[in-house]
Amino acid sequence: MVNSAADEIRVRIGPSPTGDPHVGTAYVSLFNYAFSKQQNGKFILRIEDTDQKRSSLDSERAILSSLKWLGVQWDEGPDVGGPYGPYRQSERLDIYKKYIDQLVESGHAYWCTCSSERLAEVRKRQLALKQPTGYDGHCRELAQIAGVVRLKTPSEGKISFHDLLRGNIVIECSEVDDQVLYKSDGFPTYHLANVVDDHLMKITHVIRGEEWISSTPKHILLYRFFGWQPPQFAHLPLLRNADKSKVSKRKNPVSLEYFKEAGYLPEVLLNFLGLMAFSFEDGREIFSLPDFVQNFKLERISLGGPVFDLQKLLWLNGRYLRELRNNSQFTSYLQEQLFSTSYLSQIVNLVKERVEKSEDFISYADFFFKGDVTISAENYQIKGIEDKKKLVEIYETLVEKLEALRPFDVEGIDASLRAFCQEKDIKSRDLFMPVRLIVTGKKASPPLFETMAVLGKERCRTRMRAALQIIKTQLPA
RNA sequence: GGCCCCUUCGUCUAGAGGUUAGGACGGCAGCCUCUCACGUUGCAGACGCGGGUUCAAUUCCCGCAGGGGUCACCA
Repeated sequence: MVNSAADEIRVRIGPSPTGDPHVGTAYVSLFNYAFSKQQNGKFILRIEDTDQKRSSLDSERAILSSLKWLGVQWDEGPDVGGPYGPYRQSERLDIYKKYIDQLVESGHAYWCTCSSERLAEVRKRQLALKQPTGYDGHCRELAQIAGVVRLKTPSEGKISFHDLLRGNIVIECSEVDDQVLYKSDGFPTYHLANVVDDHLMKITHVIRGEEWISSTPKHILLYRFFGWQPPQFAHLPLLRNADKSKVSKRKNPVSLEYFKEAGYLPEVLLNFLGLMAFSFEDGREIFSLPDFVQNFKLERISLGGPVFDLQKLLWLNGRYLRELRNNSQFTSYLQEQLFSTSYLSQIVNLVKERVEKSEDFISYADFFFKGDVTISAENYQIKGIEDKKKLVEIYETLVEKLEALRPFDVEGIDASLRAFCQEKDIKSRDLFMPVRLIVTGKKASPPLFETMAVLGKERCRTRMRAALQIIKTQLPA
């Protein structure tokens, strides 16, 4: 079987480097990877950093490194290059500009100078009148070159596209907003960049999350206006929390770094993700990545949104550890996972002065190695905060603040925690002790910031979430 | 709320007109065992509702209900 270049399968994953590497990215990557590799196609990684404010190189590095850890290797990407680069959208600005100009010239898009205040007002009015919200077309016929560029959606007709998993999907043009394609900072929005890049990079199949279904008509319109052949679409069901909502970090661990830190094997996570929305014909539930690639079939994807159930993941990890690792492999696994020289030396640095004989190390440093360090809820009280709801809210805000911290280092934690005290009008010593108790389970520990930095973001956040759970269940309202 | 997507045990799923509706996680119980865990055996547990189509619907069609997504100068 020889594929000519023309019908080579090409798929892509387009993570946005705006935070921690997400388990959803891994899930979609896995399916894209399997689909392409099975057909000797190419799997492309494209960094979608068109949100200047939120994107960071740090986040990009973390995402690449997590995906590498998982082993879904891409053929083209910002780090490995390829024939259709650059693979970072922020480096393709001149390309998008060219196409935007073309769209404006052909009358399929227009410049819009409406202020955000006016937009908010229009929206408010529409809401009040129970009308569908969307841009009101104020600048549609104006000849100007300033502000943003919007898509000129036809006022009548239907747009339809075929989804490989769901069949035909039809949407009225009147339901499609005059979406912004080009922002006033000179960056494209997702919609424009994704269509232009998919075309230029010769993407044949767009396999992405279900959340994109409702914006696909805009993309179809763009393909039409450019005169391009759209790729095939397949929208995967979204991973869910236990309550069926879209998986989110407030209700679930979602960072790939968490799974790595917590001691899940990459092949287990991949195996588990492969169980989400997919099943082998022979019912097999334990399989390697090559197995998955070989047996993958779009038609076997089930469409109900799968709940990302940690219990089963845990069981699977146990099986791999028990069955697929002999004693010496297990030993070296522990050595690198838990007792690496670098981790150990950071801890030694913090506890050495307290130790009088070697075994003291264990009692001073146990919490660096443990999973759960929760203690009773009173320990998490903050002086002056009597109200339980208030307490919960404070910790929730704090976790979110720490989650956003990247890099998670001593300076950052220090600044972040102190700023937080200011904001919330809490004395630093009144906050630091309960936080210490949350992350270490002990009153006595090495200096808090250093300890947190060594523990790492994922352990800290997990422990804070666990503490929150304890507060919610144990403390009287 | 408008639009769109979805709907089999608590969870992940098999099933593609006729099955005692199967498996896995979790739960419960037995066995194994110095304990726990592992392992093993067994038990409980599902086709959302209402109409059609059909000799026959979990399976096909239509409604309803429920869940989800989306309505940004975020992706």
